[in-house]
Amino acid sequence: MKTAEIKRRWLDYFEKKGHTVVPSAPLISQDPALMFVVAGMVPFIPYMTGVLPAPYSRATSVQKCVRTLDIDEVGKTTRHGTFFQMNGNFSFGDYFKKEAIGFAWELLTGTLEEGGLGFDPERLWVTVYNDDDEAIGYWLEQSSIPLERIQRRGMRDNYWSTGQRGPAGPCSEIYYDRGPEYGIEGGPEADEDRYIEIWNLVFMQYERADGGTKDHFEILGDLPKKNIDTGMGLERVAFLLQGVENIYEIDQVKPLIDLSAKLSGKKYGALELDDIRMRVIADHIRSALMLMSDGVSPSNEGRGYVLRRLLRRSVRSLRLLGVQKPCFEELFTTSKNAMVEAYPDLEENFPRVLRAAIAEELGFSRTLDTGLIVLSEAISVATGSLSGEIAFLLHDTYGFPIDLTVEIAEENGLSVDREGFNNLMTGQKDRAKQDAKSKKTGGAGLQVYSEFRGLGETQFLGYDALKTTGKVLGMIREGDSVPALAKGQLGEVFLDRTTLYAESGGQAADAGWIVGDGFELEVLDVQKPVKGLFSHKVRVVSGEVAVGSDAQTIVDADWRLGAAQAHSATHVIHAALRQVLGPEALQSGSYNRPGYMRLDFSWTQSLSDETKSEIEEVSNLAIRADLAVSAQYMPLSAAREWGAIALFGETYDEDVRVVQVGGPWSRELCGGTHVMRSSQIGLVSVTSESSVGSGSRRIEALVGIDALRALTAERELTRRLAGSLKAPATELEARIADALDELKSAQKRIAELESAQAMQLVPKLAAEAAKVAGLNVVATAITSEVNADQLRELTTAVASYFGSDSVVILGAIISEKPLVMIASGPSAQQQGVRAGELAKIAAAVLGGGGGGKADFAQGGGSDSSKLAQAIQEAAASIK
RNA sequence: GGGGACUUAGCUCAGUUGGUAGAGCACCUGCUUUGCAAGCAGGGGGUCAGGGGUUCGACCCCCCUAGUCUCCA
Repeated sequence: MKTAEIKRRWLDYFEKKGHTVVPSAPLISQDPALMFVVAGMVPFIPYMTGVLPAPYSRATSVQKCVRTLDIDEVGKTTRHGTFFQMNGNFSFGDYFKKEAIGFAWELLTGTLEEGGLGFDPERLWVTVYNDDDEAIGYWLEQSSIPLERIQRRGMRDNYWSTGQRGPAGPCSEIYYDRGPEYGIEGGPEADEDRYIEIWNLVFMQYERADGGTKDHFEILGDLPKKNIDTGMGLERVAFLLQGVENIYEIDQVKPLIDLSAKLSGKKYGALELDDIRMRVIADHIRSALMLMSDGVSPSNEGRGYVLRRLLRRSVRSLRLLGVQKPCFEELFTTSKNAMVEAYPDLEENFPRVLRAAIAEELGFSRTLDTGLIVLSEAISVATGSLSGEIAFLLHDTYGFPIDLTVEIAEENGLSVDREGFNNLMTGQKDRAKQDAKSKKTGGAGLQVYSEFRGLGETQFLGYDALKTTGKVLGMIREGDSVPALAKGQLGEVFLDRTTLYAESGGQAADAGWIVGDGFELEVLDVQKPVKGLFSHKVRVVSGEVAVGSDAQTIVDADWRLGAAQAHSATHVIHAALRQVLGPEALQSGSYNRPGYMRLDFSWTQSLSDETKSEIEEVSNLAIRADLAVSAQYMPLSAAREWGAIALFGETYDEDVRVVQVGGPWSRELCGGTHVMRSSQIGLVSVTSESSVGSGSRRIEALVGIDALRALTAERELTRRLAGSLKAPATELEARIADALDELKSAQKRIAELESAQAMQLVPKLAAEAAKVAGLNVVATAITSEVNADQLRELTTAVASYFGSDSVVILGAIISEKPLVMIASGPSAQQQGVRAGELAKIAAAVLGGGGGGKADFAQGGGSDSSKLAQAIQEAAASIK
């Protein structure tokens, strides 16, 4: 049975049982503590913990997941994948243990004609938590599983929790027996390779406390509402139903193994080590494809780094298989074709994904090339083995994988100190962990908001009005709920309705006031700590505000105009970027406040000055065209059909707000405040374009009056320059170039003249030579104006005047400091006269230091009055 | 978020205990020669990423900043 068919049967079955079918959320997790969706229930967590009310009482999904914790097991076992799909059915305070068990049994063992999965009931086993006799009772009552095939297991295996205070409960797992050829008898307790876990039913009914360990923690009491959370690994079920040996051989993955075999010329199934490599490639390429399609791009931190590691491990495995040529294009195309039936979106995103994948493959092959140079250098000097330090340096600094180092070292008859490498590696990990620990800030503060969340969503009226009157529903001061705030105090205020925009979608919070009978509050910030709940951070300017008061929210109109201009400008720049660069230039983050905006977008190269100007031009033409800006609500699916840009990593409600500038020219999902027509933006001026890591660029611009002021400042600068150069602004460039040319040739001419002048001294100085030990020794201080270069030239010139048997010691005072240059000819050096030593003697007298080589040296100090003495002493040492 | 490395002529890169910044290619001029990376001679081209410090003196040592690469979280 094809994987897509299993998915379809799953969703059909639970839909028939009254569940709402929820589409898979993107792999990028909403929870900042999680990088990716790592389990099928992650998108439902807010409903399970009660932070948000569940919009349905029963739901089912097939959720994409990425988990890289066991990345080293990939390819080696039957069931570890970095990407997997989790089938789940969920109950929020609706059905519980009995029905969950009944559903699971019916779907698993139902015949194909009935819409079931057709598992042989004789081969299924079940585990339950130690004392969960209730679950055992339901199993015996609703299934044909005999008591002998039900095993009791402890907290570690059969008790679920998040690891901190929150919901918890026992679970019951269903296993499939692959038969005696896969391991020993005795059920899951004995052998988890023979008995494969396919479905986990979690009965969430208790609240647990913080602390404790995985197999021991305190239970605080019952949850107000019991929930069901189950997860069935789609890949595991697929491999069992397709009669293959592991999750890498299912229809969605196997084509990649076949392609790896073809590319490397190796046969799958011939050699275990090669098989593992092919499975690694298959697994990693598929994960990378899914991640990139959901908007992750390779980088050196966070999610992007996990992705990069997957891509690089694929290249590494390919190289180890003996594949040298680039082949991501083929691999990704193959993977996409195998997955597109289940995920039609893949097709649309594929050009962008492929582009990024190929760029990464190219980049990594460059990295490997430089690593190879360092490695071959190290190999050429190594004897017997390569040190752990070298292996670590290659890995850490040059990104050269350790396996490749080992492989290549072995080819050259060298071993590698793996232990030393691992020690350095754990050292690095410890450092990073230490740092993470010291920086960690608890996210426990959210608890206090749930009290206000129960009062319903804050109504936002700020799109149409700047003022409205509402009621104060609650307040927080220093983390605790309070009945009132007094003059001078800081706190958070919750209202039933507001016109003040809360920071979101990149737009900064509004500035404004909240006033009522006898009080005035200044709004410092507005946030939405919990979806739909506006928290106004305020300072009480006068009076006292109490819960229950009527209050008017007032937005600073000037601020709001600036904010609207900046946010609309962001949309305009985004559309201009895509018009100029192409649709791959997709926004990955933004920030805007009155007068300023910045936008991060996916792009690999820096933008040329011409491109920047073009983007600016297109943006300002759009402003000049006085395009209509509109916002309207529509179902998410309709917005998608319209081609509205939804940002990765954002969740949207079923009804979304689409903001357009000039109709289809710019169409984005957005909750921000905007101007009415593009001309109200006034002006945008791009101030910078920079990198925020590889694959991502940032463009910044000033907006409205701030843009004008910046341009005015530049005009003033030009005007002042023109004034001081006494040239019209249009001729500044040529004038400066001319002046620089002139300056340069004049300086050169001066240098030539000075040096010629200095050279005239050569015969005079030569005449002063004294014979010491058969050598021509010139030792004197120059009184005429020279610089260090000229003194040096002069010294060598006098030395070459005499040839081999000369010693020349010349000194001068240059920028108020004494400097001595010494040249010693070849025969003088043979007699033991070394320029470097003479320089040290002279410099010691001058109160400084000196040195050089045997043929030429220099020295200096700070005491100019001793220059003559220094030269004398140096000369006197010649014998 | 925490480490490591790199940044030198238009390009690719040397520069070792701190003492006159170099090579190859490219460019310009001349000669020679007329095709396959032509040869010979000569020449131009550098704020050694930016800023600060140590030193008589810094491409080199120390600190800060920026960009690029890379590992770990």
